[in-house]
Amino acid sequence: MARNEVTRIGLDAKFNHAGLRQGLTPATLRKLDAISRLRVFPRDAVVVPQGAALEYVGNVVRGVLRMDRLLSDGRSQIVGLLVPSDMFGRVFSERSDYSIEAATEVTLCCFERHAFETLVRTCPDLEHAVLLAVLDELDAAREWITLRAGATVAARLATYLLMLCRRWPHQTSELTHDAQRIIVNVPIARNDLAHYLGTTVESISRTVQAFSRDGMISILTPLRFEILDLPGLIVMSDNDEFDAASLLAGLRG
Amino acid sequence: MARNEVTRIGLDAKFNHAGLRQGLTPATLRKLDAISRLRVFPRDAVVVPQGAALEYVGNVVRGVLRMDRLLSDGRSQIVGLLVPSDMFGRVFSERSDYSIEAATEVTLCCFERHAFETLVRTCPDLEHAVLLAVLDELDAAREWITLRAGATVAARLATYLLMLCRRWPHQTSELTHDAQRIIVNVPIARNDLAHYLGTTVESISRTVQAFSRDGMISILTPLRFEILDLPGLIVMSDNDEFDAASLLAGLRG
DNA sequence: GCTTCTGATTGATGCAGGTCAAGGGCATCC
DNA sequence: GGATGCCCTTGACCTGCATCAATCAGAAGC
Repeated sequence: MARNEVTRIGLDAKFNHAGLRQGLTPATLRKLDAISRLRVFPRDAVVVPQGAALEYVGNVVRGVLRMDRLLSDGRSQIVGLLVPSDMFGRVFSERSDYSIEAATEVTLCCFERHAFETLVRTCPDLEHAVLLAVLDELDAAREWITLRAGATVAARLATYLLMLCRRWPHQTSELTHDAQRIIVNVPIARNDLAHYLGTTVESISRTVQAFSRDGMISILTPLRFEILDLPGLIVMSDNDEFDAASLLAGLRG
Repeated sequence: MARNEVTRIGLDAKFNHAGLRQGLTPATLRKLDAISRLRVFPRDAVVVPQGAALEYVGNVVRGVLRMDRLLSDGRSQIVGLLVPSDMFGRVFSERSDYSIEAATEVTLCCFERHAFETLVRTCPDLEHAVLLAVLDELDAAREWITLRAGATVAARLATYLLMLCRRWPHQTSELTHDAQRIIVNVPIARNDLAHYLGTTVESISRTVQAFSRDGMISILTPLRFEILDLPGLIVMSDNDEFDAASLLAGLRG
C-alpha cells in the first residue's frame, strides 16, 4: 500500500520537488519553481516550533526531520520522521500541533504556505499530487502506530529494522546488499531512536546487544548493523506482515 | 487544527455524505448520490478484512468503526476509530493493511471504489473535499499517537477523556452539560477501550476506579462518567495542549 | 600527550502494569 | 426459579523496563 514508510533515507542532492514532481504539467512545475526556495538547517535546528503559525510547507531534499510534541513534564514524543521526498508542514492549517526539528543536517525545499495553497486550488494536477502525498503520510502514520503497538522493546526494535529492510527497493543507502549480506543503516542516533520507539536509550542499547548475543544481528557501528537471522527477527517482531521470502526478493530485485 | 479528533459520536440518522458534503457543487453531489449505497452492519461484523482487496470506500453515517491490525501472536491492535462523518477505506489503494470492523452497529454510506476514484479525478471540487478529509484523518492519526505516548495508563485514560470533552462543541451526545455538570459518554466498551489505549481491561478498570476514589470522576454507569475535577484530570494527562478555561468555555458555548 | 564533550554501554533497584484467577452484577433464556 | 452468558471488578503475583548512576569509547580541541 504505502510508497511511504516510517523512515527513509533517499537522496539525490540535486534540487527537486520529489514526491510531488511526477504527474505535474510543465506549467505547474514552472509555477512551483517560482515560489520555491531551498533552505539548509543544521542538526537540531527548530524548523517549525510547536504551536507556531505555519509559514512554510515543503519537502525534504536531504537529511531527516523529526516531528515531536513536547509534553508538560518536559519529555517529548516523536510523532513521525520525515525523510527525503516527504512533505513537511500541513497545507490548509494555520498552526502546527508539534514542532518540526532537524534530526540531522537537512536541506528543505520550502514554499510560502499561502502561495502554495493558492496554487493547489488552481492546479488540479498539483492538488492530486498533494492528495497522494498526504495519503502516503497517513499510511506512514498508521504504520508507525503499528510499530509502537509491539508489546516489548525487542518487538518494536525488530519491527523497525524490518521496516528499514523493506524500504530498500525504493530508496538507496539504508541498506547495502552484496554477497547475501544485509546491512542496515539506522538513520538516527540512539537518543532519537529511543524516543521514536517509545523507550529509553538504555533499553535500546540492551536490546541491541541482546540481538547481537543471540546471533540475530552483528553490530558494525552503533548505527550500522548486519542482519544475520532474518526469520528470527520476523518472529521477534510479532508482526504478521513481514515475510522473509518477499523481503529477500525485494532486496535482490 | 483538527476538525477530526480521535473519537466522535455525532449523529443525524438521515442519509448524508457528511464531511464531504460541504463545498461540493450540486452536479457533483448528484453524481455522488448515483454511486452511493447505504449499508448496515451488526456489531463486530468485519467490513473489510485485513489484506483484502478494497472494493468500497465511504463514510460512517451512524455508529463506530474500528480499524485494527492482527498480530501474529493473536493479539490485535486498534490503529484508529472512525465515527460519523469520517471516511473509511483508502482511495487510490488496492488493499487494506488492517481490518475494518464494526465496534457498534453501524450504518455506512458506501461508494464502489473505482467509480469513486474516477469521480475524484474528474471533479476538482470533490478532490479538494477528499484532500481535506484525508488531512483530518492524518491529524486524527497523529493525535492518536500523542494519546498513546502517555507514559502511564492513567495519563492515557485522562487524555482520552479530555479529548472526548473537547469534541463536545462540534458533535452531540458524548457529553451533556447542565448546571455545571460535565458528563462523558464513552462510545466503546471496556474491551475496545483497553485495546485503544494500549492496555488491558483490568488496568482500565483499576484506573477508572482509582480516578473515582480520588474524586476526579464519578462513575454513573460503566460507560458514563461525570467529571468532577477537570484541572486534576489535565494534570494527570501530562499533556500541555489541554486548558481548563478553554475546555469549559467550549462546553458552555 | 592530556582534557573535555558527546554518545553508547552496563549494572543495580523499584515500580507500573500485564497475567492468571476468582468473583460480582445484570442481562436473557429455558 | 436456576442456568448460562457477557462484562466489569478485585486480588495476588511476577516480569519488563524506566530510573539512577557509573563507566567506557571516540572525536575534537589544546
